[in-house]
Amino acid sequence: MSEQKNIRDLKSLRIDHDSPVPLHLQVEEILRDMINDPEYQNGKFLPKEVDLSKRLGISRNTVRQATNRLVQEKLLIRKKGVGTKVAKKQVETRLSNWVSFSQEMHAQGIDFRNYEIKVSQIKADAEVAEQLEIKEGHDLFKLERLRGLDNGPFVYFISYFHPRIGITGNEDFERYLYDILEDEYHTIPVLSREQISAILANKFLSEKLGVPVNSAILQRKRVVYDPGNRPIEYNIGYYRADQFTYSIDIKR
Amino acid sequence: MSEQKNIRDLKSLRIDHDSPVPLHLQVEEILRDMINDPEYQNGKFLPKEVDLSKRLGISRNTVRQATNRLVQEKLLIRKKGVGTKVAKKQVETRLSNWVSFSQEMHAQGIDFRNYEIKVSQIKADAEVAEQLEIKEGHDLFKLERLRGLDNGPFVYFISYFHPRIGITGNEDFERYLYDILEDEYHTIPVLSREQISAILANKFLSEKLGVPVNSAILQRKRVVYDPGNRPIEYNIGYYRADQFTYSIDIKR
DNA sequence: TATGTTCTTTTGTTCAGACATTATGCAAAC
DNA sequence: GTTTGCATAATGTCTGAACAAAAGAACATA
Repeated sequence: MSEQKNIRDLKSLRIDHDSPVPLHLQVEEILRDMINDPEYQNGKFLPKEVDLSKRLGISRNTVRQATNRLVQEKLLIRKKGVGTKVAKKQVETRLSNWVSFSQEMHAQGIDFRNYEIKVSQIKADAEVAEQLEIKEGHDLFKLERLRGLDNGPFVYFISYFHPRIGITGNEDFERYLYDILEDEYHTIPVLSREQISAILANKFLSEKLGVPVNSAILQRKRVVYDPGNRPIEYNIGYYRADQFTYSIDIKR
Repeated sequence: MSEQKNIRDLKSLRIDHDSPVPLHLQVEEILRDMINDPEYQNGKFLPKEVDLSKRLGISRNTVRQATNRLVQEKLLIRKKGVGTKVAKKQVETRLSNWVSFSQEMHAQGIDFRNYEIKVSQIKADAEVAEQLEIKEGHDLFKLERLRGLDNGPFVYFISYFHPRIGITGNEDFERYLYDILEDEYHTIPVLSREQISAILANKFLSEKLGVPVNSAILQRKRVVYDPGNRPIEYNIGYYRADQFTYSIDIKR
């Protein structure tokens, strides 16, 4: 180690010894800022404990008091004899916060592409009618999208929109779907009721997703609800199981 | 305070200064025992820090090092000028969110059966070690269960328990797993980090679950964490996709 | 009685330093 | 070339001590 060029960070650090806020809490704040600093997120080691304590004019113990908590929160990783750095950010589909596919991908720094987009007006069949809580045969819009990365599509989405929303079919479906709903239709999704299962690829899916017939496919059906518990969208996604895993954190 | 009748507890306390296990961890164990003691659960104050450190022959700081963690886990409550006691166990929330398989089934009024139960002691491979945050090769208990309804098994579970829990292999695994953990090991699961994917049945799974090879299988891997964000259990479940759908509500 | 005031108890904060343990790189030995 | 061992650097553990701050009890006063 020893290399510690850009002291810029360190020089600007200040601790208020007269503040009623305990020193270790002030240090914690400083460390949290560092954790948010892209530089440290890129794997650079934090200033070592001795340096930090010297620079801040406090004891090493106090620095450790702060780092201990952050380590326990798994924001930092310490390694004896090596140093301390920011823990790799866990992929954030999680924290029970759900977003659209595009946002999920975007959050992970992954560039997705739309391989096909198709909008059509159809009549609700029994399944769709049940999920959207409308009568069978009701007119509504169906959106089909084949999406994936540069190396090819890996998910086929089908969305059915509740007629109440007033989709016209002329929306720019390259945008984030839920942004469109919020911005243009003042429809805020607050609940997603999901059902996930495994199926085998039929001919249609195998062609769309570029996998052999009878490959493993993760099927995700979900109904998205607004704050009044009214269904907004019924969405079915077929994912190539070799390229996609559904991740979620469940707290109690 | 000062009243400290049943020193019975304190007298029997011992710390091994020559053990390779750090003192603060030994203290933590002692404190966890106290937390399990009904006496302390009833609101009695723990021995005060000074007494405890004197009795154990270690410094007050070391005692605090241990208590700090337990406080952060919300197992203990400290109050300046008053004392430290065991936090009231909260029993709420468990309703909606996640529960064990047995409880899920039970809640739906479905009777499940165990078709096979097998406990073995193994060494952690790379995957298990990573998930449980331990070193590869560490000894731990593996629990395998084939479970289902009267018409046959539909899920094959494999559980790996973190060595810290202290599973003996003699537990009654017919009971609710998480009840065992809570009642007997004072381990409270509060977070489940799940990864769901689709795979094809191999020979082993096809035989266990009674489906043809290459049938669709829903694979669910999850790590269950305690309030201190420490992994408790790594669990892998293989579900017959024709008989099981993973359902979840996601709120935002 | 109600309200301050002071004292005691207990946890909270902070320090400076010693030594242990682990990882790494480099040099010497094989 | 590979291993071994040593020096170095970083975090891990632990100590003993001092003073601060909050809660509660005891006491005094209006």
